[in-house]
This record gives sequence, C-alpha cells and structure tokens, in this order.
Amino acid sequence: MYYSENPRFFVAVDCIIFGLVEGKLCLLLTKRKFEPEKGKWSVMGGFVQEMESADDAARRVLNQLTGLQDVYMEQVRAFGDVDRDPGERVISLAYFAMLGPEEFDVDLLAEHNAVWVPIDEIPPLGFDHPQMVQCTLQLLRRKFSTEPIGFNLLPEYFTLSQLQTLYETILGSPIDKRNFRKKVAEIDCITKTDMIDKTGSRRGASLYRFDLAKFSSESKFKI
Amino acid sequence: MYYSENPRFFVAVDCIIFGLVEGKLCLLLTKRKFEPEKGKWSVMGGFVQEMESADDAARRVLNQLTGLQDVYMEQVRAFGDVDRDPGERVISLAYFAMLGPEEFDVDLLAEHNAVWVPIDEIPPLGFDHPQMVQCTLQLLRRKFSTEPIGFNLLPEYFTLSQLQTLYETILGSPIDKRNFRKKVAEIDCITKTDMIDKTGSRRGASLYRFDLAKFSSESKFKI
DNA sequence: TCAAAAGTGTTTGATCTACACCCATGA
DNA sequence: TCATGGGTGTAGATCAAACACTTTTGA
Repeated sequence: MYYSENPRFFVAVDCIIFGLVEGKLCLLLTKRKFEPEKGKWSVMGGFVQEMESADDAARRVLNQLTGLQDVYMEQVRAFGDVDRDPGERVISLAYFAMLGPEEFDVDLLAEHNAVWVPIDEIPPLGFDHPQMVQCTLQLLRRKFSTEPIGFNLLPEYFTLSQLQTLYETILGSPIDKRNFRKKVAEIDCITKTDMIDKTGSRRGASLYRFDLAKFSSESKFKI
Repeated sequence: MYYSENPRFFVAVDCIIFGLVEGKLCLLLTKRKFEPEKGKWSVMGGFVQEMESADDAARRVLNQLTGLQDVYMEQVRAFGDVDRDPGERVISLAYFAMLGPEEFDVDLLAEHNAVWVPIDEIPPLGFDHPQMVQCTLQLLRRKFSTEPIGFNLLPEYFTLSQLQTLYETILGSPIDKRNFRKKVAEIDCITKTDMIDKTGSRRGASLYRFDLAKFSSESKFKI
C-alpha cells in the first residue's frame, strides 16, 4: 500500500489561550507535572486522536482545561521541527483561543497547574513554546485591528473605555480617545445600548455591544 | 510511556506552487497517477519522513518535482479533518512556493504529469485541495502588498511595466501607472540599474532589481 | 466642592486618486 | 512616419493625527 511505506507521527495541538485578568492581557500557562520538560512552564497541549479533526482536538483540550465550550479558536500554524519535543518526534499544531470573563472551573485549572500570566511577565517556556507564543501574538495583533475578534475577551456589554483600554493593551500603544470614538462610531456592528454602567465611574458610561447580525465580512472594520 | 497511548498519523506536505507563464499567474498541478483520487488533478504532495522537518519535507517535494533548490517557500497552515483523504487518515501541511522563470527540469515535470495552469482556469481538484488553494491565494494577496515577495516570480532584472503587470495580476485590479511608479520610487530596496531592456518595446525600458541588502524588516514596503 | 471618568469637534498635514501628454525607437 | 510601450506632475479628495475643555455624580 502506497501510504504504509511512510512513517507516522504523534500530532499534538497546543493551545495559546488569551484572557483579560484585571485589565491585563494574560496567557493561561501550566506548570508541567509530567516528563518531558517536567516542572517547566508550557502552554496547554494534547494529542490528536483517531476520530477527531485537529480543530476538534484543540477544542477538546481547551474544554478539558477550562470546562468551556464554543470558545473563539483559530489555528496559528504547524510546528514540525524534528527535535522540537525532546521526548519523541511530535508535530504540533498551534491554536489560539480568546476567553471572555466567564466563570472558569477553578478546580480544573488547579488540577492542571494552570495560572493566568500577563504577557509581559511570561516565564521561560519549554519546547518551542516561546516561538509559538511570539508567532501567535503577531497574528493576534494583526487580526485585532482588522477583524472584530476583540469582543471575545470582553463581557457582552462593555463601555467604550473598556474597549479602548483593550485595544491599547493589545496593540501596545496609547490611542487618542476622540479619534478612537470617532472610528467606533463608524462601525455598524458596535451598537450603543440604553444601559449605563455605574461601576467604573461616578458619572456612569453607556454600555455598548457587538452586534454580530450587523457584521458581514465586507463591513468595514478598521481600528 | 506517556506518548505511546496516543495514535500516530501520516503527515503530508502539499505544495501550492506559483509561477508566471506568459505573464499569467499559474499553479503547478499534477494529474494523479496513483490512488487515491487517481486521474484527478491535485497539487504536488508527499509525506514527511522520520529525519526531516516539515519545512524540509516541503523543500524536498518541491525539489523532486522541479529540480530546483533555494526556492521561496512558506507554510500556509495545517489541514486536519478526519476524512480529508479518502484513503487513510492524513494530516496535511500546506506550503506555498513562488518560482522564478528559471529553467525547469522538463523531464521531471513530465514524469509527474505536472503542468502549469492559470489560476482562473483551475480544474476541479481532489482531496481538500480547492480549500488549500483558496486559502493560499488569500495569503498570497495579503503578503503581496505588504512584503517584498513578488520578486520571487520575476527574473533578477525586470522593468517597471513587468512589475506593475505582476501586481495587477495578483491583486486582480488595474493600477494607475504614475501612482504605481511614484510608490516604487519611494521603496529603497527596488533600485534602478543602468541596463536597458530592448525586448519589450522599441524605446527600451530601464531594468530594476530588488536589493535585498537595502531591505530590512522595518523598511516601508506598501504597494 | 472636588476628584475621577465620560463625553465631545476642529484643524493640519499626509496620503491616495484621478487624470493626459510627450518621448524614443524600430519597422 | 507611425505604431508601440516608456516615462513624467499636479490638483482635489480622503484619511489620520494632534489637541483641551465641559459634564456628571458620589464621596
């Protein structure tokens, strides 16, 4: 048989999971409890199984760690260097996910030694995970200003200040408030509600939401 | 052992190979001589081997088909659906390559049933190759206007008309000649030589070249 | 009454777009 | 001499960036 002359490989998925914790962009990292790289920090990974697609495997790994379903996820790329895993030859597919401020299953996180780490405080990681994270951050920044994905990190209703702070955090530079609001006003799929958030200021701020129905892939979205 | 509880998979690389043939953007496709999908058109693929990285595998496959080395290649993404290959479970990594007008090994191409097909005349392809090609074209267009990769399709020395035609072909819309030349003039790494090409017109056109030394990742490159 | 965040327009410079004619040459 | 592709500048529109003050309200 044509196929069987060829070798087979373990195929892993590694999930680079973003979330906002106390306003800071964080990664969910785990301190490994198993060899190889035991004791080192790494992103959460798992192996693709027979009856699941790579995308399904990534969703499963994310679900096992957080208990969450229907989370925004996307493939970053494959990492296929021969020695990227010191234990065995493993080809890995990196995925990134963005979590909103839902309640996590804290027990699951603890069970996996998982903690939120701000992206400017990332400890040395095992395997080729530093590369994966760099690559993912680049992708994240590029997508962030051209596609409406930031909302995955926010609650359903959010203030413009929250949104602006998020963009400043991700893009790494301050944004002029008036220019920012001018742009937001031109984006159809970000709509004002008549609710007011009084927790963030004495005066109160209007709450907005992302309206998926008003978003088509051809709508302008440029922040 | 931790790893061995998990299944292993065939891992393929599929090469989406671009070239300019008579001024048209073409893909190098092969008519399959083996099952599965025998008789159907597909892009050129091969299996990753034990002692080679995924990138090396892609380079090897390209070399086996064209005889060429040191060709511009880049990973597109992984395709991991369970049934993407009707014969066996195969996870595939798509790569794209851009060939200049070098001499190909015609015998090798013939041996693989490979022909150049203009991208607007692509026949129905087997497997999930239509998806791969679409995905790659998107990536190509995005990279084309922000990174100096188009030169890989051109000879070392080229005229501005050739360059403009190339951009019009890839981006799919006509470009104003004066505006195009204005932009090119502002790009440091495209330099004029004192050579003249007399083959394309009676008057003759200055030949330009891409100067890699003058290109840094921070240089502006926006066409 | 004051601290703290929300909200609001205008001006300036930069960039992009549209547009038409002369040039040099070989056939 | 003329057909063919090579080469050149300007004006108007659009977009991006800089900039400061008033409003509301709970403590």
